[in-house]
Amino acid sequence: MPGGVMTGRFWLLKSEPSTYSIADLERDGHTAWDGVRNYRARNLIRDQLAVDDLAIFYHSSVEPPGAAGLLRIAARPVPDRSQFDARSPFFDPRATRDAPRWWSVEVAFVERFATIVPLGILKEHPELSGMMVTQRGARLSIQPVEPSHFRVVLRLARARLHARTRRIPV
DNA sequence: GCCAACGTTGGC
DNA sequence: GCCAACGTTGGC
Repeated sequence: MPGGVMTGRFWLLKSEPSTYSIADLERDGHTAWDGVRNYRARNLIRDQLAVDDLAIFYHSSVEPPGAAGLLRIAARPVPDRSQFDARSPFFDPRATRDAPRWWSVEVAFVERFATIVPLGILKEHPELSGMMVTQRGARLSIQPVEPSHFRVVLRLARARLHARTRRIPV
């Protein structure tokens, strides 16, 4: 990692860049990761994500899909406010303040990769054959990432940067 | 836009 | 508690 040792656990958070991209997070600095309406992902937010954990910001439903940058978990999880907002597309009439169903977490910008590391590239690497995002049908929007997989993705992000830089005529 | 793989809902 | 029907995700 830039300027430090990697500690804590690693994650991958998916977002459609047409909704919210790594460029948006770079501009905003931090944002509430809300609107998650899947129980497994909810459980990870509520029970597993820890402050200062690092995550790959993954762009989905775009060409190409892939790893776009890094973010950091910035705070403890809180009930997702959008579940109580009748005008929100994420409104959930079954949720109450006493028994919230959905949780969100504040995340902070860490890094925007110089170039996206496309899913197709991730799938080419044997070291990533066990990574959840490279599996067929892996729809979970918040995924745990093995430290070794995390490092390989970082290495690929740097390698792509260098490959590009080398092509620039002097 | 297609459609396979997933998730959720709701009748029974 | 099963499972068919429906809805969604997301790569292609």
